[in-house]
This record gives sequence, C-alpha cells and structure tokens, in this order.
Amino acid sequence: MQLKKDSDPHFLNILLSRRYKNFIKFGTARHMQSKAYLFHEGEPAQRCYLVAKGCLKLSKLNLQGREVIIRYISSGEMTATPIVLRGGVYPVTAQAIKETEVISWDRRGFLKIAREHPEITLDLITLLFERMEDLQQRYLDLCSEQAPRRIAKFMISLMASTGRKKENGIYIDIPLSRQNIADHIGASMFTVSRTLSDWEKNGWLKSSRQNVTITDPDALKALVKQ
Amino acid sequence: MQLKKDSDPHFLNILLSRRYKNFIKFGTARHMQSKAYLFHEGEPAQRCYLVAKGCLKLSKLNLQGREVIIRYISSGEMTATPIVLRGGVYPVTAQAIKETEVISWDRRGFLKIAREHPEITLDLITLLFERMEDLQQRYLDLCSEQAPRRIAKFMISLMASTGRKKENGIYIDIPLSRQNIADHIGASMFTVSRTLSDWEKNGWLKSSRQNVTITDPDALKALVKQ
DNA sequence: GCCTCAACTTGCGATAGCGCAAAGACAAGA
DNA sequence: TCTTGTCTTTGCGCTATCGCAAGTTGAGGC
Repeated sequence: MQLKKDSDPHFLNILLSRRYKNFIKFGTARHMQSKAYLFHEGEPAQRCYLVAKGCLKLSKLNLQGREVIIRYISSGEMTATPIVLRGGVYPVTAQAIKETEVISWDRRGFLKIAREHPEITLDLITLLFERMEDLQQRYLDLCSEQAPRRIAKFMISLMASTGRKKENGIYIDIPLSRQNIADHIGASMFTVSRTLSDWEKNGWLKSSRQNVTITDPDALKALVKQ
Repeated sequence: MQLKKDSDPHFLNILLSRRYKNFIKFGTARHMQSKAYLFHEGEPAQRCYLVAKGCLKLSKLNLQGREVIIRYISSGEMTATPIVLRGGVYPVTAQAIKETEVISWDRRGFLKIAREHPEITLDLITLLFERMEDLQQRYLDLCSEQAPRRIAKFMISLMASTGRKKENGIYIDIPLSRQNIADHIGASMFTVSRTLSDWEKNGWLKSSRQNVTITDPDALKALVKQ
C-alpha cells in the first residue's frame, strides 16, 4: 500500500506514526474511478474509510433533489468512522471526484484496532469535534454572510486543503465546477459564476472549466476580514 | 442533587443508570438565573456541563455582531464535553434562557469517570455524531429550503424536545422570541413574524410574546413533507 | 393602576439572489 | 477535423426576503 505524503496530513500522520502502526495493515484497499460512488445516503453503514489518494465529495439531497455538498474529504482524511462504530445508515453520499484510493475497515476491524490503541477514541472525538466546529462556522456564515464572502471563505479553505503553488498563483487541485461551489456554499450556480467573473476582472483569480487558480489570495482574505 | 426526569432523557438516563452511577457525585452543581452566561465563545474551555434543569442557548457571533443560535441544550443534555477533553477554547457562547441548574466537571474529573467507565467514550462519539447529523440536516435546509419550511422544521423539533401537552395544543416550554427563531433558522425577525402571523390566521398555532403553542402539528408536518 | 420598555406587527420600498434562456467555450471522442 | 455534450457566461425579469419606520401590545416594576 503506497500512501502519498504531500497532502493535509492530519489523520494520515497519526496513522503512519508508530502509534497506530498496525492500523493500515488490517484495512482493505480499493481503487476508484473518478465519479464512482463509495456509498449512498441511507445505506447501512458497513465500512469506514481513509482516503489514501484522491478526494471524496460528501453530499446530501433534499426532497426536491437539490444536492448540497457537506464537505470534501481529501487525501489523509477519514470518513464514516462514528457511524460505523454506532451502527446505522450513512447520513451522506460519498463520491470520488478524481481517481481515488481508499482503505476501509468494518466495525469489527476498527474495534480491534481501537482495543489495541485506546487513545484512538480520543483522537476520534477530537477529529469529529473539529468537523463540528467547521460546520458550525459555516452555518454561521450561511446565516449571516452574503454569497461573495461565503465563496471567498470556501476558496481560502480550499487553498489550505488542496492548494498547490504554481508559477501564476495557487491552483486548487480538485475538479471544481461553478455548480459544485454553489452546492457547497448555498447559492445558485449563476451567482457563483457572476462573482468569479468579477474577481477574474479584478485579477484576483483565473478560472476555466472546473478549475480555479487564485492569483491574489490577499484580496480574498481582505474581502473576508472587513 | 435533585434531577428532573420529565424531559428529554437521552444523556440523563445514561447518567442515572447504574452504568455511570459515580458520574454525578464527582460533579459540581451550579444554579443560574435566567439570562446568565455560563461561558463565552473564545474563553479557555475549563469545564463541561450537564443541564439538570432549565435550558441553555448556544450561539455564535459573526464579525458584524449578528447572533446565530447553534442549538438549545435542554434538561438531560450535555455540552462542551469534547472541547474539554481536547483542550482549547469554547466555540460558542452558552446562556441560560430560564432558571437553570447545571452540573460540571473539569477535564481531570471527567477523565477519572472515563477511566472507570470506558464505554463512556463511545457514548460521547455517538452523541457528538448525532449533533453533527442534526447540524448537517439544518445546513442542507438552510441551503435549499425557504424560510417558512425552516421555521416549521424548527417548531417540530421544539415540540419533540421541549413540548408540553396542554388542553389547547402543544406548548413550547422555553422563552422563544421571534428574534430567537430568526437567529436559529437564518432569517430576519420580520420574516418570522409575518410567517407566524399567517399560521395563526390559519389556526395552526397561537403565540404571544416569547411563547408559542402549536394547535395543529399535522399542518406543520404536512408543510414540511410536501 | 399606571408607566415603561421590550417584543411584536405590518406597510412599503429596496435588493440580493434566483431561474430561465440563449449564446459561447472547451474537452473528449469519433 | 468535426461533433457532441457539458460547463460557463450574461442579459433580463421576478420573487423571497430584508430592513426601516411607525404603530401596537403586553408583562413587570413602581
């Protein structure tokens, strides 16, 4: 099993450390094509996953079929752990948005590791809580900020999680359509398109289909701060 | 320590069961007046709390000072546990909205119990995950539903958590202003006021200052479903 | 019983953002 | 190279919601 080390290392580093050295070898690897589904909202939660390479999109649908993107899970991050421990159904749908490799454990396998490494439960609480804090902040933003600022905040977080330095700016290294942005921040695709067009005219970023390069991160940060 | 047993018993029941029988006696009781603050967003998280009686309001402020209510913690529920375990600052502000009694533990006290009852960490993960699922659903609603449906969903959840059967309907047993509703569902106070007025004309509920009685729960449920 | 203040209502104009439509741009496959 | 389908842009009218203002109501304190 080959693991990339060049991405957000939060959980991956923990796993690769001596502390959890037996973790990965009990897991099952799986390779996924772009756009393949890993699990669907409402299915019984059998397995939890670590993304070793690539990126997952976690989303929910409302009654009318509108998709809302809850979060992206990129290389080194885990998903579905708590629901596998507790038992129940997946609350979101997970789809690969590029070629992706995951390692998975079922409840029994995960509990085996947890018994060997009791500290892992505290790590899990911490991880879950960090996601909770992130979602609370985004809930606040959705309640109280206008679309452009929500877009800017999202871009800033993407720079941190998947940004790659290039000669002309910071490239967001996932396929990211206007619709995806809209579905994540709670706006229409048209509003997102107009906003990015404006920013491109300002020279703050460049973008073509499904990709964005931020050329002036400070401009976005200033927009969010003021 | 006297504990009410007539409210949402989720965590309280766990605590009162033999399983965690030593839990409460290591805690510190505190009585709070209505509107008193328990902790503020950004303060170092020293203690975690169980609400024994009354109700707490958890909220955040944005840069412009707009308040957003993340959730209510009613009798029998806990708050701030993960952040006390991990260490850091409170991500929200907690304020009593009626006369309230809480029991609290510091990190050391909580860990002592957790060592005696290792199962408690799994319960914590479960609890945290349930709140996460709830927030994800509300994030979805905020992204994709209009204000009246968000208000209806909130009313339905309040009926479950704090509703009391009265002769003329189900009374929401917390002080709940139009502004509170607005701050929770992400709308303006005026939109909430207009919506409730409409519903009152329809005979779906009665309300006066800071209180609501739902007289036709099925009408609200139908509004949400369709 | 009156006063005061906060909560609530409601009309009205303003506006952010929606959603359609039609055109344009690009990538991938034939 | 051409075609096709998907993604993107942008004009335009529309609507949900906002935010102000001015008035009303009601509970608690004096």
